[in-house]
Amino acid sequence: MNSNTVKPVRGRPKTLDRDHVLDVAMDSYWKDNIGNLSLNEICRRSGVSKPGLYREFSNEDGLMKAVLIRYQEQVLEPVQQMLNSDVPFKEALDNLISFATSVSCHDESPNGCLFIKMRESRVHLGKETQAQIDFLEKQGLVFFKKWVERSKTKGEFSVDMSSEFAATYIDAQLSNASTQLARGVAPETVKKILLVAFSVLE
Amino acid sequence: MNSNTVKPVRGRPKTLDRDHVLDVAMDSYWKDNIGNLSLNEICRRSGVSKPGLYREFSNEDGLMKAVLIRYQEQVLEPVQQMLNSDVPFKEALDNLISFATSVSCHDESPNGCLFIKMRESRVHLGKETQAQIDFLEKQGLVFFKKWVERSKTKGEFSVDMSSEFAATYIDAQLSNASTQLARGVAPETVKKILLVAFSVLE
DNA sequence: TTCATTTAGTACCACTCGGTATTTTAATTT
DNA sequence: AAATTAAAATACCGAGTGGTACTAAATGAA
Repeated sequence: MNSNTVKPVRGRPKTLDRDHVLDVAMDSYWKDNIGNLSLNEICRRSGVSKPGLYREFSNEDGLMKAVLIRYQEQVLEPVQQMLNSDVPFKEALDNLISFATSVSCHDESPNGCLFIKMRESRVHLGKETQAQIDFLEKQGLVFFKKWVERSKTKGEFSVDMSSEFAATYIDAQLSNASTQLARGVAPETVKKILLVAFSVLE
Repeated sequence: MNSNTVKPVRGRPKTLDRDHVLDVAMDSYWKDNIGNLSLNEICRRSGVSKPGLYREFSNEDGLMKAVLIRYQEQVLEPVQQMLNSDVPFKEALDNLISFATSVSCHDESPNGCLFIKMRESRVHLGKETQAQIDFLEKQGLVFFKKWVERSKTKGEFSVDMSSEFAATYIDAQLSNASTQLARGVAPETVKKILLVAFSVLE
């Protein structure tokens, strides 16, 4: 999946590595708070000139949207696939907890889910990014809902609760976990909280 | 509690209204995201010159700390007093939910708890403010813990859960509620989530 | 009146921000 | 070789940031 679509046309050959810039930007937005990270800093970290970055992503909004799409593909999609598989409900729930509380190893800085972080600062982001956030949110809720519905038919989810609300509740608790991790709360603590919060679903 | 401590000494009489500035600043930090609100804007909104503000609060850090202290006195303290009273556990829990999900009426902009908002952006704030946040956090957890302990001796809290962890769990769920409200989630939804999350405590 | 004291506010500082006009450079086509 | 095309980067733009010299003004004390 090389994003430098094969197009050896005419002029000066392109040296800007789109994937590399996206990697750096994703990592940066992830670790630092989105609102406190400038384009200048991303240029500095990725070794790209500012006009180069603007040529590739139009503006800050475009970069953020691209980062968000990349995050969806690389991080969120595997989880959604897991939910789509035929793993028993309780096991899938455990997987979800493991995923949510697994700190991305490298570095000491705080973490959590980039999507949720961006969703929290939604108001201050560009329109394209906002639209992408809204899309991902809706999509995520649909995944959760379908998962719960399937689990109900399989008899693995028997609590008296609408699938719609169950999805909202799961989303809320995962968001909470992300926020706490970002704040620096110990992953084991977050895990225990999630376990208790999800115990109402069994 | 007039903060203009009676000191009619010598020089030019002070016209700066500390309480008014704090009111404006608290409101501003509360509604807008803290990180996106400048000192200049606060000066503009409160009708105070910048040097005037610096004379009163030293710097941005000092202002934020002062705002946080004011927020504790005006908003948090009443809740803590309620927890210290002899209200039955379940009733106190309901009060807590009502408090957490009551949007502060005026205006359409997002809300939530200012303390929790500041705690989430803790890393990017000044040292004084950070210290105040840490103090309030610790204090809050102690309140929750004592409340649970008292409820245990009264036989109103019988779940097998350490008071320490219960306090952490309650704090986490309230934080979650605040974050969701700030994001724009409907208060009724947030309330329902809190009800479910707290149902494990009964 | 004169002087010390304290506050008020204008006008500035260096710096960073998102974004761009402009020119240079490296390739292909004619 | 010359013309064309596209990407490179320097150097800039106006606006906004946190913070501060500095001067004017208002009071009580001498």
